[in-house]
Amino acid sequence: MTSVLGHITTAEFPPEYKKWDYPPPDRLFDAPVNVVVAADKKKVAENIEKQARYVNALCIWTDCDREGEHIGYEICEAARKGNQTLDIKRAKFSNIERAHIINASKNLINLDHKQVNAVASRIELDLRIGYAFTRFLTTSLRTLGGPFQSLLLSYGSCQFPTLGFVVDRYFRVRNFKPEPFWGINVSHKREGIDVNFNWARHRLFDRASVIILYERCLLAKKAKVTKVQEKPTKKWKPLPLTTVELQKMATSFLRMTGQQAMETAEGLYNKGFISYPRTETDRFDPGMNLRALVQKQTQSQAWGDFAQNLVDGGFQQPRQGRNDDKAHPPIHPITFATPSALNDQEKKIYEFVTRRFLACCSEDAKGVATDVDILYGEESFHAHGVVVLEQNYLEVYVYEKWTGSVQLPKFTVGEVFEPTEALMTEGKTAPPNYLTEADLIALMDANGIGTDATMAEHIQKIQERDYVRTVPRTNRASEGANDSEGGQPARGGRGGRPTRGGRGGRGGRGGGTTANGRGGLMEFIPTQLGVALIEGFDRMNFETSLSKPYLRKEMELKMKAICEGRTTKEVVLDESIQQYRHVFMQSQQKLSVLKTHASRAIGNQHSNPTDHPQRRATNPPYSECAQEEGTPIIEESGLVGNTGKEKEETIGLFRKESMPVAFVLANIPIHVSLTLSASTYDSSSHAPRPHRAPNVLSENAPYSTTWGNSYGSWGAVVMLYHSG
DNA sequence: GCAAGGTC
Repeated sequence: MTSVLGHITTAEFPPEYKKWDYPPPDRLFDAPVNVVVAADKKKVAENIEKQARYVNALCIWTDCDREGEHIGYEICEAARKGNQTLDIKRAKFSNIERAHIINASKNLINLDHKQVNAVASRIELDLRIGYAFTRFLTTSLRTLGGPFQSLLLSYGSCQFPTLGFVVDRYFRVRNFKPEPFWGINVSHKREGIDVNFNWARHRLFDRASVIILYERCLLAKKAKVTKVQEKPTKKWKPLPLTTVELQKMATSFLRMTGQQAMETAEGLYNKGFISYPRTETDRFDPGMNLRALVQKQTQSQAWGDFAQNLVDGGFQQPRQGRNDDKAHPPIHPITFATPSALNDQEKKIYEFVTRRFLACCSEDAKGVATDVDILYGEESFHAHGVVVLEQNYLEVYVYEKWTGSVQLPKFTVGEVFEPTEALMTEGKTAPPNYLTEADLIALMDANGIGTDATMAEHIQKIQERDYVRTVPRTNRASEGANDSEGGQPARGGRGGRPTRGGRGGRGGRGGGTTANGRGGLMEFIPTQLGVALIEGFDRMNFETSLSKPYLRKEMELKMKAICEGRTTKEVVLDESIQQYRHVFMQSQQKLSVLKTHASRAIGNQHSNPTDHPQRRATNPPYSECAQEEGTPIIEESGLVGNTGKEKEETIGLFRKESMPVAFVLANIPIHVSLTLSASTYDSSSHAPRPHRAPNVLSENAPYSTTWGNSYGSWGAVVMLYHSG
């Protein structure tokens, strides 16, 4: 038994392609690519080769994912060098429970060459495209002089879309035009409790209409209770922990960067305290003995009692997420770590991993929700209250709170009362926030940019290249780009409609996990250089955008097609190289466009980009909806989700009754039928919460329409509102 | 000096 450490080989160009200026970068699209043992893996390869001489069979136990399959192939090749007649098999396993391993040993299979070929294609494409565009960018902009003389301008299939996300959000914030709206807020004091009734119409963008409706309310004087409903409700415990989720939580709550979180987690893994930290799996194998792991935590000062309670009968099997990478279990504590054995960062990550794990093994929080509807004149209003009865998992999972726990006083159906107060309120729509690292990771995840192990690296990379910077989140209210709900009543837990822009942090939604008000939260802002690169590329290449996640997604789909035997490595390489070469030629021809944008960045390289109000008038950003004609009806649009991953995001909030039928986001039309219902997405439970918006249009309205986006995957919840 | 992926 011996081992490797990741890939053994690496792909590289022959030495005659070493220089940056000659042969010209476009030659890298058809230059030979040599696969050689990586410089730091020579000993690993030699070891395999040598060991192979003494045996007649080899069994490969690498991760059972695509990359693991390729590494398995690399091992094969190294071993065959030493022993051509070796009988090579592969074990298929997804955890290291005794029975599972024994079963895998008894059922050895062959390497899957389709998966190997899929990865080989990725490796070759990344190499060719990355080198070609990096050299092209760096050398051709060098002639601009100034800082460009010494800048390294890299292009990568992951780093550029990552930069694209940051730039996109930046302009969505900058170009946001606040719009005033008006509403009616009814409140009533009873049993010492101030009850807020939210207007069923939420808000209208026409002041005169609101005045009329408001006056009708006042004229009616009395409100009538039309519905009172009390029902049990719960807040779901979190899903088992994945790498992406770990990074999102660490960057939001532990004041760490994704990179730091991963390094720390890896340290804990190497010391044997936590399981492997790079996993996409959010479901535990039913065969795993989780109780034993809980038992180990009973000795903790901080959460030992909670763990003991689970051991004493409170234990519940964790929820089963939808993702399984078939290579690793969700991240969980392996053994108890005394706090004194850990440094500060390790303590934070270990505590988080453990609390998350214990939360997964406990029960959902439980409460009672009360809904009261009233009719005031002809207008409907709604009050919602929640009383938390059992905290359960929330006792140990301190990163979440179930707020919005407002107790409503007693109301009876049919009763009539005169509201204490009815006010007409005014506010204006607010821009989204700049991206946080958690938002960025969520976007990368949803769009398939990078892997669990590399996302943080890509984010680091675009900072190293000075394409983006991070700045502490400030309250932008003072800029006047504010805000806000104006006099709108505070929303209860349920009404969490994302009225405030794509609001990546999900702050304020679903109650409780808000990042608001905490110091130290960093936001990503592009530098002038970053903006120039994205702008330049977007303007040079019309049909294929390098700044959007589309191309990476396409590569992902092609890899999948190879794995499923629908195409071959040769076909994919051929197609893709041709496609990229075309984009490359186009970029060469339109170099002047890029140069114009880049030269703007010279001089004030280190200040924030200034306004580019006309940006992409003809080429809307990846996640933004553009109306074909007429005035924009999109008030705000949020992130793009991915139905396959149980991610529903609101991508548009409409406020006109008549909608144009076609929206164009990019080049792939996707046919969807819009259901006219709304839902809020509860980020903590990952559960879509169906929610009929009060004055949503008829559910059967014929709004089947054509949407396009740049990914090929998406999941949208569209909300439609009357404008009155 | 360049990519992205694996790993320590």
